[in-house]
Amino acid sequence: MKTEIEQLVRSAVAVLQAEGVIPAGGENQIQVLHNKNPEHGEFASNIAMALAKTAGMAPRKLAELLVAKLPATGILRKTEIAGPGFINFYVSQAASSGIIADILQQGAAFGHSKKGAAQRMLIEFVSANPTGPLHVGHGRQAALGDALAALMETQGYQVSREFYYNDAGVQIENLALSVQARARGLKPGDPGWPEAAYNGEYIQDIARDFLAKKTVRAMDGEPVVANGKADDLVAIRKFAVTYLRNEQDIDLQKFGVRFDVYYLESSLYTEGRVEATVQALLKSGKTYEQDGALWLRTTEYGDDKDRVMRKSDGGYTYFVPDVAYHVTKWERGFAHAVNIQGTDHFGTVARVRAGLQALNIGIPKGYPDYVLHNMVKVMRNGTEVKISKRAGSYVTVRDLIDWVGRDAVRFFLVSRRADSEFVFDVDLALQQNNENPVYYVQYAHARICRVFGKLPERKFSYDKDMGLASLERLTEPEETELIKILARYPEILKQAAEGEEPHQLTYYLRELATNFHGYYDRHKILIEDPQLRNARLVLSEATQQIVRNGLNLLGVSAPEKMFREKSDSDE
RNA sequence: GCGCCCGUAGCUCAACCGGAUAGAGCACCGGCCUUCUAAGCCGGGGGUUGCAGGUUCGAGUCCUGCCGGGCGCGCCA
Repeated sequence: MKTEIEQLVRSAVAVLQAEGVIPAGGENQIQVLHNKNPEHGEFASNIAMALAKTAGMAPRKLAELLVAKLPATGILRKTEIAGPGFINFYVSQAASSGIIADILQQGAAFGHSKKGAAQRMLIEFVSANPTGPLHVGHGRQAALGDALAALMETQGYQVSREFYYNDAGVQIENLALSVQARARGLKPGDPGWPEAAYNGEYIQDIARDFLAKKTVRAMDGEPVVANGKADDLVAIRKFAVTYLRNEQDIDLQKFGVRFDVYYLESSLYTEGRVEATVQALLKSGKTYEQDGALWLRTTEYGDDKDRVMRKSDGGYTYFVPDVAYHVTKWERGFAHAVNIQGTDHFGTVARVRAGLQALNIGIPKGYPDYVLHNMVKVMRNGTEVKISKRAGSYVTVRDLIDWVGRDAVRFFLVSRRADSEFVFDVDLALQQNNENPVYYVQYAHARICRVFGKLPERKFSYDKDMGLASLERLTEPEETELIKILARYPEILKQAAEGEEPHQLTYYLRELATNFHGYYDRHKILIEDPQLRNARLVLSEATQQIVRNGLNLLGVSAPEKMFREKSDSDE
């Protein structure tokens, strides 16, 4: 609806320009926004103020001329000029009713846009190395990435969810050595325990299964049978990696996140992509040798300092496969690429982009896009649960899911802007009341289901057509407000997707739920008057649909029933 | 030290790429169940948007400088 009004303003501006009343230009300043104060109508445009200067006339005067040129339309009840020169738009009843009909008709697809025009985009997230269980930071990435992918899909993009991992580096070697030490009966701190070892308990689990000659398999791979030989480091490595990949798969599955592609770093070497990247960079003329190492002049592309590509010992730094990897994203046809990572990856942003620029193969300057998220602090029983990967005592995704359930974890982890530090309050997530935003929103859905479930008992039937035809009966303030909020859903999707800010959707859902709960409390839906009853049922169904759509995008279930649970204890 | 991000009610956070009177929740105070689930609702107090300047019709939002916090600055990955 907002874009429709924007179109009206646009054409009015065009008319004045064609008539020579105002000079050309300034169309990009056309902007329509929601009003906070309902007295000002639903929407307003500031265009008259923005163009007043170049037009050489007072804003209010210009506003009058613009209003006179607005095309006739059924969606507006009236327009008004107010304040320093705002044009206020009042939406008609018919337009509001149309929204409700659209929601019921389009269902899960309501509010979707085809603007992305099937452009392919890649979102890379989680990308945890198989050296341990997924921690809460990965959980935040999983929740953010999957929600963002779903949001981009609503905008018409064809999204590929990708998981990249290092299956051959130093860290994997440490993992193998750690498991081997455990298999030989050593514990952290014992003489002979490797210095860089992983100390978590899961290492012991892997060693135990390896010695027991168990079989493991990861989702996309062949089964791996352990031979139980503690001296066979190659076998241990393969077993441990597969074991942990399987663990991560299980976590992700529990979390409701699915990836389209798992990309192995090792394949960049075996397919010669790393070497090809080095050659291409050499050819670019932006490299030089110094102190026995090969450097790239990334400073020419905005990096702080030049980066080493090949160390004096002949090995490549991580930087090179990283660039090679992102080249594949581009070459695989992804015009947009988003990486979701922790802020500790900040250092790689400039150098990866610089590396891609140095190749000079047409990759845009800001490619790929990064969403960097801040740390997650976990609070439980009023105290912080410390996160420390090496010590092995960090909170895992599985811990969180076990404690509070998948729905709460997913909703909570996307409920804040990525760049804010997030305090995950386990105690709050466990509450089953209005203090817990997940339950609050879900309850709105369940409540509506409940109303429909009561129909037979009341001997009412739901006449949708009558309801749709009687929407003008919805005149209570709570009803018009609810319709307004529903009408905003498409814009919320657009904003959340384009701004890469899934949290917008959680705030919206909360607002929607709040308004429905208030409405429900003050007005009965199942009343005798058939027209009003059916109109209210139609409104309820539309609300239910939007709540469900929004929750689904976030990977959160929309339960039809919620039972009161007596137990007040856990653990 | 340099670069990026952040600073909004007592607490946790919003604020539609510059809009009209800065909004929610928690906490605090006071109300609402003979009703479609009170797992809910309604009302109230609470702010110099870190500080100081600047840009303009208009600034929490943009610019400059300080103060405070986070992250990054390896021939690590």
